[in-house]
Order: sequence, then C-alpha cells, then structure tokens
Amino acid sequence: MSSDTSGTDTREQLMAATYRVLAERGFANLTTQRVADEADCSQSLVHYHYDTKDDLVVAFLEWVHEQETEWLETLGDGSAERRLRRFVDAQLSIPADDEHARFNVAFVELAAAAARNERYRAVLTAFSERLQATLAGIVRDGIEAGEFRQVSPEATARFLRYALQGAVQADLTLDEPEAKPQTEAAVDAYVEGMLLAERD
Amino acid sequence: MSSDTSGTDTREQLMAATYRVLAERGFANLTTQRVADEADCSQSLVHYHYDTKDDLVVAFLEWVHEQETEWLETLGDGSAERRLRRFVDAQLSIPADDEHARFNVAFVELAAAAARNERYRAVLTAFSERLQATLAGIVRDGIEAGEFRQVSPEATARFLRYALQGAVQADLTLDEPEAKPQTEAAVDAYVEGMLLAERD
DNA sequence: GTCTATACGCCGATAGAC
DNA sequence: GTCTATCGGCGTATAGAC
Repeated sequence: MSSDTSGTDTREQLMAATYRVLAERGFANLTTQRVADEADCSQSLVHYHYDTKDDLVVAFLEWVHEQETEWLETLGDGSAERRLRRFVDAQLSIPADDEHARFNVAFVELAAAAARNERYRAVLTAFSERLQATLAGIVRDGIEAGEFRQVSPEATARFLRYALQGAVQADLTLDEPEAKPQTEAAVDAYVEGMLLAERD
Repeated sequence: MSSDTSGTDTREQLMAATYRVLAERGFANLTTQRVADEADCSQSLVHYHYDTKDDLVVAFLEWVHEQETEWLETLGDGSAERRLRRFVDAQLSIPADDEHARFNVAFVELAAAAARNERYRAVLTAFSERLQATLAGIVRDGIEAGEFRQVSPEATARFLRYALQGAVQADLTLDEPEAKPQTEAAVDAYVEGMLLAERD
C-alpha cells in the first residue's frame, strides 16, 4: 500500500507497546519510559514520534478505534435477534484473566480520563457513536423485518449499551461476581418481554 | 457525642478539602499538597493524620460512603413505584455544572482506580452492595404489594442500576447529549412494560 | 531515526523545631 | 498538632552526538 518512510513500523511497535503497558500497569502508570522499554527503544524516541505523552495516547486511541471498527464488521449477518445476541455475548463473555480483559480495565480508566481531556473525549465519543449506530441499526432491521416491536431503536440501543457497559465495568472494578450473570438474565428477559414480537 | 481529641475537626476539614480538590482537579491531580492548600494547612499535617496518600483516599471514600448512606434513607416511603421513580430521577437529574456534578466525575475516576487497588475496591464494593440492596428491596416490596410482576428483584435492580450508571457516566465523560433523555425514556418503557402489573 | 545525557519540576514522605 | 525544611525518586521533555 503506502510506501511510507520506515517510521511507520516503529510507530506500530509503539502502539503495540502502549497496549501492553496499559494492560499490565494501567493508565495511571503509563509512562513514556515504560512504553520505550516495552518497545525496546529509548525514551527519547517515543518523543521523537509523538511530541507529547498526550499525543501518544490520542494516537493510541485512534489506533484502537480502527481495530475495533474492523471487529464490529465481524458481527456479520443473520437475523436481527441473532446479531443482537452475538453483540450481548461478545460484551459479557470476555474471559476474566487474559491480556484483553486486563486491557479493558485500562480502557475504563481512559474513559474516565476523557471527562477532563477534550482530545480523548473526541475519539471516545466517536467510538461510542459507532457502537450506538451499529446496535440501533440492528434494532431497526429487526423492526423492519417484523422480528421486533415498534420500539425506539436509538433509546433501546442506548439502554442496552449502558446496561452492558455498567455490568462489564462492575465486573472489572468491583468484587461483584453477580454482575455479569444477573445482567445476562435481565437482558434476556428484556429482549423477550420488550423486543421480540408476539407470535401466536 | 464522642469527646474526641481535637484532631477530629482537622480530619473533617481534610475530608472536605479532599472533596473540593477532587471536584476541581480530578483524582489524577489529587496531591497531598493541594489538599493541604485547600484546607489551609501544611502538607506535612496531612501526612500526620494520614500516613500515606492511599490512607487519605480510603478514609475519604469511607467518609463519602457514610454521607451517601444518610442520603439513601431520604428516599423515604410511598409506593414502590414512587420510590423507584425517585431513585431514577435522583440519578438522572443531577444539574450539569455544580460542584456535585464535578465531583461525580472524580467518583468515576475513583471507581476506575478501584480495579487496581484492593482497598478502594473494598469500600466501593460495599457502596455498590448497599445501593443494590436498597433498589432490590424496593422491587421486592413492589412485588409483595402486587404493584410489580414476579420478576427477580436482584437481577432487575442490577439491570436498572447499571443502565443508569452507564448513562450518567456517558453524560459526564463523553459528548453525548442524548445519554440521559433517551435512557430516561427507555427506563420508563421498561418500568411500564416489564415491571408494573397489568390492571384491567 | 535513534541514541545518551540531562534539565527541571513535582510528588510523597520524613526530620526536627515549636 | 502543627509548622518549615528537605531528601530521594520519578516523569516529561529537550539538547546534541551519531
């Protein structure tokens, strides 16, 4: 594709290193030195590619955003109900102790930091809007296909997203073993009681 | 009541100072120096009363926990539906720009930090369990009174709590103006469609 | 592009006087 | 209990050689 300067490769390594540092140490302990160590280079090289630490983090968020976009398309097709259930499962069935789960903790930390950082917030808002559009689209498809009732796709998608996010966050940050199983049960009841069209 | 040493008053001032620093600067910028400035004392005095910064934060979380407990009893009585709606409103109708709202941002930051700090997590888990017990109790009362259907009080309370928390957090941390209004609409629909007993 | 070396500030924590 | 002074460490960012 793009025959860029060789820097592209280093930047990719720095993104991957940032991912690992965040997963292992958390956002509060993310330092340019640790990223450099993880990427096997000097700390000043990080600053050569990204003027400030904030620049590094913003670039990282955009990098994750792109990767997540690819993942969303994996949701694929099938009936609206099937796609919806796949979405719910994907959120609730992340294994508890692999690197991806540990990174999710860092993502919660970054989301919190977005409140006081405009640049983080811009990327994460775009992130959230894409998720919202995808899920609302699924609900809309379901309504058009006669699978779902005439609910508001936007409000329904939001409600589900927030409930799932709250469950995941509680699972990651508190000692609350019932967070995911009870939420899964409640979501199932919600889908059956509020969303699926009666068929009789 | 307790005729304590005069230190009690200073500690109270330090808690109040911590609250203001968190609201104005956020957890990431909470320093013992800033707390001291806000409380009009020297930084070393903070360390006299709380050996480490972590001790200060844990004491602060417990202090907030107590205050919140008092507030929860304010929910008072009335029908289960009335108490439930008061609970929902209380979460969704916090004014956007006063000190309390700004502190809520810090609370989101602290909740994220709990993932990697056992002591924070212990207090915040207790916090969450109290909320869960209160809301599940309201649902249980509603079922016993015949106001609500035979749902699972725990799963229902959890689902609502997480959805509300997700909405509040999105409102505080992202540029998402629809977070609270759309969630409110979805919660109303949920209460009417899933919770309230049919009467006809 | 990548390195070593370093400036500079801030923070948590302690020592010691009053 | 409260203060001033200070230590040691760490983090971001820059200077300058290769």
